[in-house]
Amino acid sequence: MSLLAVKPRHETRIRILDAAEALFMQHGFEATSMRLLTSTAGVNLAAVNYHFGSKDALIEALFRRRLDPMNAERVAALDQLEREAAGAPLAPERVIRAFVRPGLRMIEDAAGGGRNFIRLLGRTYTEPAAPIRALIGQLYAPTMERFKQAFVKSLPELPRDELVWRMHFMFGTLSYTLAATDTVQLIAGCKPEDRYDARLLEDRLAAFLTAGLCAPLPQRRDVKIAA
Amino acid sequence: MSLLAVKPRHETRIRILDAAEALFMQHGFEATSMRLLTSTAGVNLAAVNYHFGSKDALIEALFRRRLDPMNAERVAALDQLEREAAGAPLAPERVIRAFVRPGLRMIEDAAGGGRNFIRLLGRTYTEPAAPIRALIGQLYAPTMERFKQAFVKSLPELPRDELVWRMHFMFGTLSYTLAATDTVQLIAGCKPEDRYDARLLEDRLAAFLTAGLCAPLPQRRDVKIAA
DNA sequence: CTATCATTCAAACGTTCGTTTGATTCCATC
DNA sequence: GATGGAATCAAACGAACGTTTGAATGATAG
Repeated sequence: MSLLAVKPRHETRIRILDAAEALFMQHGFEATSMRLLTSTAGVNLAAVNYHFGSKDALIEALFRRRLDPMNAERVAALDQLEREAAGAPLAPERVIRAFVRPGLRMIEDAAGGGRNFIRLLGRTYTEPAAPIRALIGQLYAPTMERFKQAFVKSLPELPRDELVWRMHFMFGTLSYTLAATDTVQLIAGCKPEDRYDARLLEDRLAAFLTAGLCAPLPQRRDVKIAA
Repeated sequence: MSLLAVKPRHETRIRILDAAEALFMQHGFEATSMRLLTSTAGVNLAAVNYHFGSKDALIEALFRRRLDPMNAERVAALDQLEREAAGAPLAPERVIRAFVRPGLRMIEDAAGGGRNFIRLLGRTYTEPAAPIRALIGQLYAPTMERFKQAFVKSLPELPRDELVWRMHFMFGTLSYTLAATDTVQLIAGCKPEDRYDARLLEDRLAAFLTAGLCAPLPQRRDVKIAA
């Protein structure tokens, strides 16, 4: 049968991708050697080059595997919201949740590699390597444009450049929250068990981000903090 | 003279630190080789190991050089605010600005390495390498505790764990904003010239963060985004 | 059974890494 | 001018890197 013939053909690929997610998350791209990666995945050293071509191509495949469905989910949620609203403006918080939720939901997927990936992704926005950032940007661009339009509709009175900055801030907050797994402890000893309860976290993020997005326009610089 | 004798002794150290800031920012720690680093600094290959001991020790020295004064500035601004207030509660925005301003001001220091450092720092909060994160956490801990106390006084009605999370979000927003130099363009074509006008940026950040910090407590999860 | 093709494997490729070495240069002090 | 310790230098160290190679393996189709 051709099914059985195809399946083991992709088995090795998946083992590599899963191991790469975990190791890249833990050590970063450069610090993860092919030898550690392939031995962790239980495959031959040459397997990565055979199946993906190079280490860089593996990284690209890794992001595409998770990012495309996640952004599709975001856009689908937004489409659904707008369909239900039937032309009426959406509350900003609902748009925010449509963007935040697919990312946070992946964190609950501890068994699958979703949790690993989402933390890796959060790290990658500030990745020094230019080609990786470019890839991420390219994969995100359409989704960003879509949500920007949605926010413009939800907050027609907000100046466009202010919206862009606030989206930037929101994106940053989410990225950092997903990536900085242990920095919460820096600020205070909080119970680690609810640290990544996605529902609680979504509520907290949504409250914070909605308030920030809808904040009054910034005052021009006359706030003194010290003499 | 002993002054002239000491000065050239540290000249090479400074050249190395400055070059390291620029290169680590551009390529990351691992991707910056000692050979590129020393040749950029115009010093001998062995100079780093001679003056700092190792590449890791250089990284630590690099962070200490900038981070200690910056956090001291933050705490000093906060002290000054509280002194002026004489016991009266501080407006949250002023506390936020006391924390944000020293970081943003460094961005205006394009001639010195401040701009390089601050972007490097933003990246480092999500650095995979554990010892580097540990170092940063250690250097930040006292400042964080200090500002936490200040926020508790400013917002006595905000539950403690909620405050911790919101500080986490705020810290993330700032870090990401400082680090992600080119991601703003991802969201929209904004004029690059005002992208890092520190005053404009502080006003925007202060408005966003203050609203987020003072947001109403999160609703418990009954917000529907899609069917 | 044989031919075929994708896949796996051990081994080695050349390169680059961070670090070390031992001689050399520099300069304040005696 | 001679001395001594700090600083610099060219050169080499062993180790680890990503990648390539060519033979061995396994299942499929004729």
